[in-house]
Amino acid sequence: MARALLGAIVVRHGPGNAVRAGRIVEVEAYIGVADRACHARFGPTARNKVMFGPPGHAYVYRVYGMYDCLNIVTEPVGAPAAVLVRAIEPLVGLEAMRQARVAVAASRHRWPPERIARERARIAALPAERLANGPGLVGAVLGLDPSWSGTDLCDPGSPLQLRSGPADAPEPVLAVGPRVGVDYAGDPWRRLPWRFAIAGHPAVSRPRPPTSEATR
DNA sequence: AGTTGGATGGTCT
DNA sequence: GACCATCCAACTG
Repeated sequence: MARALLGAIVVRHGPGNAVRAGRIVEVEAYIGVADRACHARFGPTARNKVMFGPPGHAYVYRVYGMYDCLNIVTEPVGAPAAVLVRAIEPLVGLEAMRQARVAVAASRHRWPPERIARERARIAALPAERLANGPGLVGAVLGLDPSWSGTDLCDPGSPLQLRSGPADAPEPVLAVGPRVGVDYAGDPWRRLPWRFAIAGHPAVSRPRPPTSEATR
């Protein structure tokens, strides 16, 4: 499922008539209570319960007290698994995305007005491929927080939707590597090559995973 | 190019 | 009370 989700489109409707959309270019797979890197390893809790629910829903959690990360639940009820969206290529609503980045920075830090102004200028100068090239940044540009957990991504009326990419899109060459930031999980979990990206895409986060010859 | 430390608070033991 | 699916600035060389 992680491989299949590369190239899919995330669409955010609102607030108001605003629309933001991006193409998924990097993901990681987390599956089951046995996966020592997966939040489901504790069994169902208040935070992770939607992972145990039906597929096609969002699981959004906050890390380090600051960043909200978007996951897509992928397995049937009772089988906890999700794909972390690590990076998107912004396609629509870039100005709203920049604004959302500033709003997140201003709300998470205790910063004076001049520091916020400096951050606004820094974000305004970023190229599009640097707006959401990391999991915390994906949540920021889409204006998500943990209250979005449980959102049905397949409901056409939902403010957050997942859509197929263009049917005629070429099969991408993949870059594959171990998941980021899960050394605590121990072997073999921290080594498993469950991070997938579109090879060479400028919006892929650092460190860049090694390119694999295989396609999907 | 690569490394280090600070920000910041929910979550789980 | 320790840990954490992160990000960035500031440093080293």
